Amino acid sequence: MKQPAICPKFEKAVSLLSQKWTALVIYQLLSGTQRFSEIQSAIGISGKVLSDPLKDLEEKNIVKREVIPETPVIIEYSLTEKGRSIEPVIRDIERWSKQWVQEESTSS
Amino acid sequence: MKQPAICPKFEKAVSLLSQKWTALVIYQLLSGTQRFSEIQSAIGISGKVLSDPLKDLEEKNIVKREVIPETPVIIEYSLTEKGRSIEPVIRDIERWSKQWVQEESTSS
DNA sequence: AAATTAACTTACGTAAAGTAACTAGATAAG
DNA sequence: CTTATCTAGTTACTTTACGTAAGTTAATTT
Repeated sequence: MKQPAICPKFEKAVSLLSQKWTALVIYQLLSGTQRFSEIQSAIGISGKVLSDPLKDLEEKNIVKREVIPETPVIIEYSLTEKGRSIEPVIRDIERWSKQWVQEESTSS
Repeated sequence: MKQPAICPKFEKAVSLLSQKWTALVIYQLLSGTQRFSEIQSAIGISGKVLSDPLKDLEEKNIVKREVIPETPVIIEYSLTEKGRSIEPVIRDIERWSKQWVQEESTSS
């Protein structure tokens, strides 16, 4: 029950970005190589919630994972060329959000 | 357990686009005013799956809903100014997908 | 032997997305 | 008058995604 009139490549890209934390992880890595725990505390999510999209992004060759045999072991994540090429998308979202999204008073 | 170091406006924008069909609906409406059933068959989704994001987009003032009292009643959806301002984001995703996403052979 | 640290997993619960069938209100056909 | 048709949804239900908190692994220091 699905005969897409919409370009399947575009659909795939959209479905990537529609994973909850994916865009935020890429955004975070745009400012350079970071460790698991750094990304985690920057975004403010739990281990699993970060490791799921990271695995997916690694598999899609958007993020590179490097093991550094320190003590204890350190893992560094960075964007690949494919990953860095998403930057315009992220920057446009950023620009749009600044112009059109209003901050909500979530004071409780 | 969440102290975001990331701009909340940006987070909101990302969370909008991370709703499954939202980007596709906006993309579709970029080519002009369309009826419910037109969007539906273009994207290839069921009534509910379309009406959920449409309601959300209407509420966020990104999409405008107009009732036309024909027989039977026709509903036309179009982008507001805020909605059209998302175009650069969508176009960048489109561009990126053409360059980096590979078509999958889903032949069964 | 116990504790520490980083990077994950596991087990479990909640929320979002998906499906197919049904409804509403209007008209037209039999 | 009753049944059918059409558009734009809704309902009830199932499946997949997301989230939390606690636990695991491997190396090292106390």
